[in-house]
Amino acid sequence: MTSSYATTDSRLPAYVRLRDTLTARIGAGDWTPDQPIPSEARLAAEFDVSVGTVRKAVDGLVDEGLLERRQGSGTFVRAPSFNATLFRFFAIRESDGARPSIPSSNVILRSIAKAPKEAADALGTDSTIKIVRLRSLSDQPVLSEEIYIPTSRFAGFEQLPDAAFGPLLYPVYFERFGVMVKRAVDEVSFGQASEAIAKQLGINMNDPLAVIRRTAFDVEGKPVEWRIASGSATGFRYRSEIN
Amino acid sequence: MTSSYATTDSRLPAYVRLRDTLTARIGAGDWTPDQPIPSEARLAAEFDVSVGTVRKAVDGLVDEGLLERRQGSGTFVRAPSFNATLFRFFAIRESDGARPSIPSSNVILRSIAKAPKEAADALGTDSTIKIVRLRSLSDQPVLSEEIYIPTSRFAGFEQLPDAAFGPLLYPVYFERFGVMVKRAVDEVSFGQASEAIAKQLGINMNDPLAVIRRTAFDVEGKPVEWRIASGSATGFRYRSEIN
DNA sequence: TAGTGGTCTAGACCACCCC
DNA sequence: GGGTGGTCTAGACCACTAA
Repeated sequence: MTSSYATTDSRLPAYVRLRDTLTARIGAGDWTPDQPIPSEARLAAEFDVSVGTVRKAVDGLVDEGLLERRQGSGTFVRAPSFNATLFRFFAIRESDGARPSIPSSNVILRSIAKAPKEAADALGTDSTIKIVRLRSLSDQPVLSEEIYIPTSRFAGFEQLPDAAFGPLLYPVYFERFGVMVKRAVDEVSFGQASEAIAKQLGINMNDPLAVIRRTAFDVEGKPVEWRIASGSATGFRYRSEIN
Repeated sequence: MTSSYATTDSRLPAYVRLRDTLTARIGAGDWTPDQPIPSEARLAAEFDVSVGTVRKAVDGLVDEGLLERRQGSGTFVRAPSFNATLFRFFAIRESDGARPSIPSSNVILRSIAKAPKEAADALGTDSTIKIVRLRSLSDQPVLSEEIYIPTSRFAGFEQLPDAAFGPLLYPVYFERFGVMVKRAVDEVSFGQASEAIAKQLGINMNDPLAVIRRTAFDVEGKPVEWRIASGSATGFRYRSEIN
């Protein structure tokens, strides 16, 4: 086969169609992050467009963060890059010297469970696997998380050995289930600690809480995860740049 | 004169030098938002580069939000666009029907004042004008603001007639002082209401507070304003997208 | 209809990386 | 030295806007 333009056929500009086709290939896992994708000249030949048009398509994907150019070496898929840790909402407030503060994760529960309404609305299904985690910085509990992922995309997740989990979940999604998280929407609000959460975080009941609700999406824009995370409002600090 | 390349001369790529030159002209107010800037062909001739190079320079400024293309009409400076209202941190939580909730501003104080350390550090000077505002949504006080702007850029600001102020400050900066805010950094944290702020916002002392600290920058990246704003944490809600 | 940006081409040469 | 992306050119034709 030569091109096999994906779903997106119409009379869109060539660079848009090419961009969509490349997105589909990345999403399908045709290319891995350690090997360069075909060179611009090769892609131009394959899709019968000029190199300039390939550049414009690739430029778009680089802006989106899906691809990465390395002069002299080639263009690569950017796999885990995704620096969206919820820790970014909590300042490192070590009183004494600059310790690196190692993040760690403690998976408390994994089981098949019906998603609560909010999660089901976001995911489009209530057939999910529920994960409860406690996340710490330098052995201090910082975040309590409740996570829901659809069974349709993550069959068998609840049976994975504990050893399969590092501090990050998204690499597991990618390596074990081929699900690449590309985009996430976080919604921050303010609340009070329930007894259970207070206990987990080592604070008092009714203490102020920062609550973050996240919906994560894959390359095709389909929701693949919903979570709600709580941390002490005292440690909350978030920077937002507006242009 | 023909080119008058601004500060940025070296052996940088042509499109970067051109972009910097255009940025300087925009910052200097050479072009106004209601008139198109010179056409791509004209700029190419003036700076002795190809149209493709002009396009790449303009592309960058469009991405930055400084310029706006209108096919068939031309390319325009994007003046006030800047949708960075602090209200975006506070959800409209009207109990009854969808009222439009009109934002309003109440300037309580304007005077020459020595900036507190935090503001002085951000602005690089403690010679400032202090502004205190109370901002409301549908007549409900939502935000209490304390603002510092350097006297060097805003001489005479404290003597402006009250009538000069609408609900927004940045248009005043631009129209009266030629200062265009291009970028701002907001830092959100949680705190407790002092007696004064509680009174302003109609809440109780020690009630939870969302505190936003902002530093705003002009087109050249120089800091032009520092402010601290407080609102009830109960109404706080913020959406953040990560890619 | 004239002028603008939007797309696209087919080259050129340079800077960089790796073998 | 051969291949890659990075910059740049000088055109072409199209889509849109406004006089």
